[in-house]
Formats: sequence, C-alpha cells, structure tokens
Amino acid sequence: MLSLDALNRPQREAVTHPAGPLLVLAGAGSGKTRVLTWRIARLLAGGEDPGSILAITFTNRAAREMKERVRALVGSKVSEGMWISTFHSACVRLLRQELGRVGRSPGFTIFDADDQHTLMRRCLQRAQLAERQYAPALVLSMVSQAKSRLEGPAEFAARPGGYQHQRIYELYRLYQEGLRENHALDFDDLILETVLLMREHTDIRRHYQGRFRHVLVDEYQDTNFAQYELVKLWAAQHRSVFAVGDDDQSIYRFRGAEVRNLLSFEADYPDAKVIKLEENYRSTQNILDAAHYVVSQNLYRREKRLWTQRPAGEPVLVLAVEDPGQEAELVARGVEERVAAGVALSQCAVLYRTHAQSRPFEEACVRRGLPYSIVGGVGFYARKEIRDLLAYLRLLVNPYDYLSLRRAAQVPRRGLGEASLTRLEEHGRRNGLTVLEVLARAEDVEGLGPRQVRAAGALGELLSPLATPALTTSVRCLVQSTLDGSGLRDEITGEATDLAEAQGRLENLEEFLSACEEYERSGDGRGLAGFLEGMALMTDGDRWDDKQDRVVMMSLHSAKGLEFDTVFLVGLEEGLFPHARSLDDNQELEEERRLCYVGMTRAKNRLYLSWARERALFGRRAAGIPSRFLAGLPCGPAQPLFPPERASVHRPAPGPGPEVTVPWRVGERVRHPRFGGGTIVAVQGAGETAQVAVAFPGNGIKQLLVQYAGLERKEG
DNA sequence: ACAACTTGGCTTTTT
DNA sequence: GCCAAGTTGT
Repeated sequence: MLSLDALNRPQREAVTHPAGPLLVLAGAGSGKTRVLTWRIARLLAGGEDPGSILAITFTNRAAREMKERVRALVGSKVSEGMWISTFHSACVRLLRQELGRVGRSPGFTIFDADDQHTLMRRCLQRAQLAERQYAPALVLSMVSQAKSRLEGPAEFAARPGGYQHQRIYELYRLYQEGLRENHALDFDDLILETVLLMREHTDIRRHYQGRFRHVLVDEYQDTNFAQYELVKLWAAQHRSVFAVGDDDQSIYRFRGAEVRNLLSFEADYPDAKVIKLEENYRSTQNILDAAHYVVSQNLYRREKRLWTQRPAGEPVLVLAVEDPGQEAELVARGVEERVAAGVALSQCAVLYRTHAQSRPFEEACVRRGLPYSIVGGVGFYARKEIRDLLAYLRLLVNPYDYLSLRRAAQVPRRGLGEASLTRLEEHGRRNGLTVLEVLARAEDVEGLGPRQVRAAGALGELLSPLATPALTTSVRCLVQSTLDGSGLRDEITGEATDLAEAQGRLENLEEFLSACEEYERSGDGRGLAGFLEGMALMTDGDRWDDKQDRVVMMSLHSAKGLEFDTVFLVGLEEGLFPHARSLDDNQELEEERRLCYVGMTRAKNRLYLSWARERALFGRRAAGIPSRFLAGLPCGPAQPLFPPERASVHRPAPGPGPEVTVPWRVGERVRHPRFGGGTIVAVQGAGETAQVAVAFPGNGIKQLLVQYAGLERKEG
C-alpha cells in the first residue's frame, strides 16, 4: 500500500476519505494535483476497477499530467481503463460510443470557433439580418450561454424578451439547423448533447451511473451549469463526487462558469465533507502576501489565507517603465539575470492580460538571442494555410461538411464562386447528398453553367481518390497526397510577394505533417478522424512543449495551473489590467483581480510586476495609469531603473495649459492613512502617478502609488 | 469569377 | 496599428 507520509494532514484526510461527496478547497500551490493523483492511486491500489474511475480536468495538459503521475504511483498496468480527460473529450468519447445505438450518427465533426463564426455569418445572411446590428460574435456568445444553461432554441424562445430576443432565437434555430446539416457539433453541444442523451435514455444513463463509482473533478469553480448537471448525472448512483477547486481562482465567468457550483456544494450534498488545503508548497511568503493582499480586496470570496514554511524570500518588485518597448527590454534583462543565477530559461515566464501585448517581448528576445515560445495568440491551426489544408482533410472525414467544401473549393481558386457554391450547397442539403455526390452530379444542380459543372466535376475527381482510403492509409500519407493533389503548395509559392512569409507558411505545413507522424506514433489508431478530433479539442497550452528550454510567454488565462521560478506579470495599467471592458461591472472587476491573483501565485521565487507610463492603444498613444491592483501592494523598494534625469516625469494638467510637475523628494515626510507617518526613501515619477517607497517606523518599507495611497505631505 | 483597393471596426480571456 | 469585410474594376 502506498505510504501516505509524503502528504500533510488535510491532504491525507482527503486522499483517504471514504467514498462519498467531498469538496477540497485547494488554494494555489497547495498540492491539489497531488491529492487527486494520490486519491486515484489509492483507489487502484485498494483493488478498485480502473474503469470505475472518471477524472475530469479542464485542459488536456492537466489530464496528461494526471495520467502520468498516477502511472508513476501504481504502474501502467493497474491504471489501464480509467477515464482521465477533459469534459469535452469525455463527452466526445461517450457520444461516439452511444449515438449509434440510439439511431443517430456518431460521425460528427467538431466545429471550432472559426467554423462557428462562419456558420453564424451564413445564418445572418439567410435571416436577412445585418451583421452590423447582430455581430456574429455577440450572437454566438448568447447561444453559447444558452447552451451552457442547457437551453435549446425552444427553451431560449420561452424566456421573456422583446424583438431582439426573438431575432436571436431565430438565429439560434438557424445555427442549430446549420450544425445538423453539416453533421457538426460545437463545443457547447458536446456537453449539452451528452446531458440530453443521458437524460433521455434510461439504459445509457444506468450504464454510466453504475460504472462511475468515483467521479473526480478538478477546477470545480470553473464548471458551468451544463457541466455541473453532467457531473451530478454521472455520479447520481454512487454519489462519490470528489470536487477540487478554489473560488479565488475562478476566472472563466465570461464563458459561463459559475463559482456558485463550488460554493453551494454542501447544499447539493448535505452529507459532504469539506477539506481546506492552505499550506502552499510553491511560493515564498512575500509572494503569497502580495497575492493575498490583491485578492483579499474582493468582497465576494470565502476568506482563506495561504501560508508556507518557506522563508520570506526576495521582495516582490514593481517596475515602472516608459513604454512597452522598455518593459520588454527590462524583462529580457531580468531573464538574463535569472539565467546567470542558475535558473532555467523555461522557468521564466512573461504573463500578460491580452495576446496583443506579446510582440515587444518577442522582439526583445530576438534582439538578445533568448530562445522563447509563445503559447496561444494566433494559434497554429488558426493560420490560413493550416485551415485551408484542414478544409480538405475534414471533407474526407465528414462528407457532409459543406462549410469545408466552401473553403476547399476557393483555395486555390478553381472556377467556383460564391453563387455557384451556394447553389451546390442548397441542392446537396435539400436532397441529403454528400459533398462528393453533389460534385459528381453537378449537372443536376439548377442554375449552374456548363463551365461551373465542369469545375465542380474536376474538384470531385480531385477529392474522391483521397476520400476512398481515408480510414486505412496512414495519416501522414493521406495528408501528403492531399497537399500534393490540392495545389495548396503552389498556391503559397505562386502568390508569394514576401519570400520569407511564403517560406514560413510552407514550414507550417511541414510542421503539420510532423504532427501527423507524431500522432501515428502515439498509436491511437483512429486514423485521420482521431487526429482531427484531437486537434479540435486541443488548447494552445496543450500544444506547448515545456521540455524545451525557452522563455515562455502566455496570457494569464493560459498560465493557470502552471508554475515558474520567475514570473514577469506585465502591463499592469488601468484599462489593460483590469481590462477596460470590466471596469463598469464589479463582478467582472473581481474576476480581473482573481486573474491577477492567479498570475502572481504562479511564481515560486521571484515576482515582478510592471506598468508603462505610455502605451500604444488603437494605434494611438495613451498615458498609462498604474493598475489599481498595485495600490498599497506589499513589495520591495522602487527600482532605480532609469537615469536620474528621467526619474521625474511631467504630467499634463487638466485642460489646456502648461504641464505641471509635482515632485516628491527623498527624505520628505509623509502621512499614510493606514501606516501613519513615514519618510520617503526612494522616488520614481512625479505627481499623482509617482511611485514612492516610504519607510514607516514599525511598519517597514512600503512601495506606494501616490495616486491610490492617499499620501499626504507633512510640513517640515 | 476574381483581384485590387478602400473603409471601417475594433479587440479580453478559451474548452 | 492591425485585420477583415465591402466595393470597385477587369
């Protein structure tokens, strides 16, 4: 039996808790993955059937890590047959397994954000609504919210609402119709359809409820209503839900996550046990203090405080810089410093609020020859050449994917335009034909000229030899022949105006090919369909190879669940972080603050926060105001980053008129509302936006932003 | 049908 | 500052 000495008391209690509902409130870095893996390992070591275990994570990366760690504890033989996956993967698996049995096609395609967008635009056209008034993104987000509440079009229509609501309903209905016609499901459908399937079919429900004797859910605070219902449904018979989460790390409200699911766990399961993990094994006390200071400003949270046995460590540092260029330069220098101190490059991370901020950091790394990887942003498979190729491949897997036909038929150009494609599509849909059938018999399509019929036939002939052996040939070969047959390569080299760019795009295709190879080596054995499905369900973070020794740059959202020796949390300015879109809603503001907390708690040993006095926004330059998250933050003294002559900055006076400078001076006596009287020991900037380090007798040195600190000058 | 050009619109975060 | 959609001309 596994020895439990490696666990602390509450961890051990969670791991050994008898079957039954259990909520583990696990603070950042408190060893929640450890608890989950040990729990599973203990169950297996105790003779539990691996097939009775269902563990849900939010990313494939987390699932993979958990599998590996369980295997390391009990060996791969014992752990064979468990379900450890994301909600979405588990649902796909279940749907593929069961849909056939209830007379529905298990061969659906998963539509990603891009496909959803394209489809919604077509719905708008069909409904004769102007895109101006009904932005596809907005309608899609309403549809997504509806689905995450388990509302189909009918339920959505039943909600009270005016004219606008009625139009959205129509779009929702059209959109669902479009998905069905293309034999496709979107991300939200995966969950929704699984819930419906389980609810409607007693035999299926019974089967899974009987099977899943242990349901474990990671990041429980990030579940939406549909996922929450699904967990209840899965676990209904054995009622052994092992939920792990942290309300302070709830950062997905915008996509329907409800912390309420976590906070009301005890109401759902009155016999639930709740265990808190508050000992942190990751960060220094200084980092924890700073992070706690930020998140504790939130009104809506369960009070908890992380502690560590580790020493205080270096103080958290706030860097005030001129502009993003300097910010990047400084970060790059900081990375070099850490590397010189023996820290691995891959243990240094740059975290930002929006992907748009990554560019200067990338440039700074190139200038200094620092290897880096960017996680997310314009994702690999969002690139044009990849999506073009994917259109062909998806057509081979799903012969009803008319959306992909459109794309494949237009890149490269082959004499079929918008009008002809619409005719082909309408015809195919009306008669329930596959794409290939329509293309082969294009002469049956009304309103098509002889030229177009010939073009359609040619496309069909190009596709059909590929389509035949789709499931048997090796994925790599298939992709290779698609690439050759489609003329996509020539398309890139032919239209190239920028040679380097064309080169890059060809390289991307090569990378795609090697991804195919890698997939085949993984031995999944599900051919092209399996490969495409994996791609659809993969996040950018999942694609990131953390074995490579490179500085990593990513959004704060992608950073959740990761840890680094050194973290540079950049762009801490009002309007950027917290983001402008969240400023008028307190709930969203609190989410931003939690996001800040998540970012800060990624750091093990060093944490740097930076803000820029000036930042280009919308191509216009704007003055940067330090983020409210910095106000009063317990951190080290101001950093002497600039030559002295630049340490004082002019601030425009309100309205026209001369600029005023109100310098604070080292040695000046000030008063702080909370810390009392003190003396300035360092200054950066001037006037309202200045940062000062003040020594308070008995309170130590605090770095303060004048603007928020409520600092008053004392005479004399 | 398609390519070159112009306009305008706007940006969170992601399974 | 960028990209994507719309408009024009061949």
